[in-house]
Parts: sequence; structure tokens; C-alpha cells
Amino acid sequence: MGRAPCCDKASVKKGPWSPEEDAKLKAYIEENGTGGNWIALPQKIGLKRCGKSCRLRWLNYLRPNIKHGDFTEEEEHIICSLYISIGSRWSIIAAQLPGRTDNDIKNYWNTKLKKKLLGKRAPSRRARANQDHCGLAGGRRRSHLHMRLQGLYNSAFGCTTTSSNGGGVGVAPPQWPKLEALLPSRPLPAVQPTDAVVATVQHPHHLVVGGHTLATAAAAAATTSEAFQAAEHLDPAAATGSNYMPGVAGVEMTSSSSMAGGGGFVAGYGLHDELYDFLFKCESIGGAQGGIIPSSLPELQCPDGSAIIGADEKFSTWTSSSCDYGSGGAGDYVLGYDQ
DNA sequence: AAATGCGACAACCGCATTATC
DNA sequence: CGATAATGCGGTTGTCGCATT
Repeated sequence: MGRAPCCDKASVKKGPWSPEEDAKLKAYIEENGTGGNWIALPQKIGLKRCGKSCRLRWLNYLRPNIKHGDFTEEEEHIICSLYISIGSRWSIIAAQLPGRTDNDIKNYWNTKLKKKLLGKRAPSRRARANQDHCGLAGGRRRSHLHMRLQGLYNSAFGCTTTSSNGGGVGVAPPQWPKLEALLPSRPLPAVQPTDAVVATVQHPHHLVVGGHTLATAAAAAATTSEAFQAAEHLDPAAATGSNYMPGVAGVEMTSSSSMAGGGGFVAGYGLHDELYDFLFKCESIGGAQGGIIPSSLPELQCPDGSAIIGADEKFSTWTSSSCDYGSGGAGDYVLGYDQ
């Protein structure tokens, strides 16, 4: 017995939305709100659509103040730096970019930014079928790709230079972190306001990442790195054979399936040192170039929008007192941020 | 001009989490 | 407190249009 379908698939229309459907949905929600029940909404307004489809359409396209396309360089930097930090947590990343949706960012990453980082065209879906048979295997592939991405990220954003690529500005390259789990062994809090997209950046340098921050994430990684030594010996991409992220070392391990019980993967040994190196060298370098990494230690805000509390030392307070991560249980790992 | 390849993006699917009964 | 429903999220797929062969 599987899960009951959310709607009657047979009587539900699929595919692109027509202007009429858009108008109906938009008009109704603007007038009445969602009523707190997406499943019932399509029946109310006479749409032959699944409630989930309505929700997606509203959140991604019909909602006011949605921006599409034309990502700025600053937005790209934010996306990249957050991706480095937390992986493919698109909803969290979207929360840092007002007007952007997770779907939009995800698409933008997959079609543009990833390639920008990789510096070459990624194989198409059609070509992907062959990839598994030809690629480097396991750890060797990982380290190979890892090195490539480090260089490519650097060159793509001018984070650093090498004498050989001609794009140099004569600064030392930041360290691309080695492979390891960045975050604690459970996902970031999933708590996001419905309209998280418009909820966040109070200050461009105070990024709040689902309650974690770049700084706290780095600190977390530092203190949990030991617990993730095993991750260094795993290659979920190879193990699953399904993650497509050539060159994105830690990133290729961040699919939700491969992360079951594990945080976003980023870097390896002494995350503490390497991630800070990476983030803040980029920052100091980027300062002259428009910046890649947010330039100050971020503040910490609980996902529920309650107190904004400074720096790392309060993270454990929040996690232990007000944030239930669910099944993982607080005893599963040691935070250690403020130890 | 037709076929094919590819990029971009909208939408769907299924799982995890949360809320409610 | 368990079962069920609803919602949120991320991965994947489908489709369209443009570029290339």
C-alpha cells in the first residue's frame, strides 16, 4: 500500500497553465487567500488542477513581486557562496534573495551557474546515460573534480588567479575546502515561512541561512568534522550513481537522498581552517572586486523569526530550546559551537 | 530545409516534515 | 500517541525554441 494520491490524477489537468487558469487562481487568492488548504482550493474556484500544482504556480509565478531571470552578479555570488556552505537547500538560498523562488534559483544554478563554475558545458540529459560508464570512479573522480571546481570557481568569480589563466590579479588563491560534511549530521531546520522569499535579507552582509549562518556553519563543521571523517571515505555520487554534478565536489553529495542523516557536504579536513580560509580570503579579495562572500560574521536568526541573536554562541541555545529538528534527535551529534 | 543537439524553464513527482484529529 | 492529511522541498522530467550540422 502506497501513500494515497493527493488528488485524483485522472481528473486533474497537467502541463502548462493557461492565462485563464492563472487569472482564476490569482484573482481568488488575492481576494480570499489560500484558505489554508491548497487541496480544496482548485475545487473552490473550478480549476481542474492538483492543489500542489496550484500552490506551485502561485508561489513561483503568480505571487506579487516575483522576479524572473536577470540574476545580478551579487545574487550569483550569494547563491554560490550559500551553495558552497549548505548545498542544494534551494528554499534557504531563495530566502536570501528577495523575489527569487527556489525553483528559479535551482534552474539558474543547474543551467547557468554550475556551468560558469565548471567552465564548460555540462553533458545534456541525453548524454548523461553514457556518463556513468565512462567517468572516473569513486574517490579518484571526486578528487579530480574537486580540484577542477576549486580552480574554476576561482576563475569564474575572480576570487583568485593563477598565472596560467591570464585572469590574475596577483593574489593567493583561496583554499577550496576538502571534502567533508559541512553541517551537522542532520538537515538544517526546514522551517521556512510560506513567503520566505521576501522575508529575509535585512542586511546584505548578515545572511541568515535557515538559522545557520556561514559563520556558524563553518564553526559547526569545525567541531563536527571528526564525526564526518567517514564522509571522506564515501562517495555518495558514486554510490548512488545518480547525482549529476561533475566537478562539484562536496556539492555532488548533497542530494536529499544521499544526505539522509547527513548535512550538506562541503569540505574535508579541518573545516574550521579551510572554510574560513576559503570564505574570508574570498571576502577580502572580493572586497576589491565586488565581493563573493558576505563580508561580516552573520547574525543568527531563528527560523521562526524570533530573536536575532549575535554570533555563534547562542546557536546551541536556539537549537536546544526552540528548534525541533525532528527525528534526528538532539543527542545524535554534538554541536560544539560554543565549547 | 530538415534533422539533431542543446539550453532554458515550467511543472511534476515522491519523500520528509508538520499539523491535525 | 498513533494515524492520516496537508504542506514544503528538492530532484527530475517534459517541452519549447534556438543553434548547429
